[in-house]
Amino acid sequence: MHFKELIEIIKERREMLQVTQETLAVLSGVGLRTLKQFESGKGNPTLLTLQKIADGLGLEVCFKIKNVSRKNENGKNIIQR
Amino acid sequence: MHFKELIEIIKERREMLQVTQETLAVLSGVGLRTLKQFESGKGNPTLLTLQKIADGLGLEVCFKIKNVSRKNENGKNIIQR
DNA sequence: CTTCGAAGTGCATCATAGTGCACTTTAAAT
DNA sequence: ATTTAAAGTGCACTATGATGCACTTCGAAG
Repeated sequence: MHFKELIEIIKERREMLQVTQETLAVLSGVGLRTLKQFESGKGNPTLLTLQKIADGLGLEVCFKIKNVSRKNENGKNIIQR
Repeated sequence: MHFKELIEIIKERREMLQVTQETLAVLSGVGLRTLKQFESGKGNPTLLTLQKIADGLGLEVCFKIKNVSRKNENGKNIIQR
């Protein structure tokens, strides 16, 4: 999951919950400036900050096994694990 | 997922793949010192760093919807979403 | 066009993440 | 006990994340 996708998820989630950045900032204990920077794609938050933000939205940071896929002769993915 | 759990996953994954910190450091493009600090629970890596490390292990950072569960009278979880 | 709330940005400060280097500690093998 | 590889740590420096404040931009409602 790339940086932008992660940001998108946070933004969408926040908007889905109809929460403003300001509210989320308070709610998650992260500075408003920090949140703004992150959502506008300018930041590189620390794990702690990311966790606080996620937490405030009922999300949690986790790892997923990467999909190491290649295409076969038919252009279809060969799922590997 | 808490800090320690995330660290555990990284460590386990690395050991499962029989890779040393040194190798992973090179492989992921993160400084050895940084990796050491993280794995020994002393760091607070930036998202970028975390992604590099995860990447080197075939993992990716993602979000999961938190399980906001309570116990019912029988001690069983009430799954909510 | 004006108003107003929410989001984005420039600036400055403080704290700390990232890093290399050298040294220590740990644990396993001989 | 010695050796050796891998992991952990103290120190120092640079880069940058976190934050507040004030100002700008954007978009929707009037």
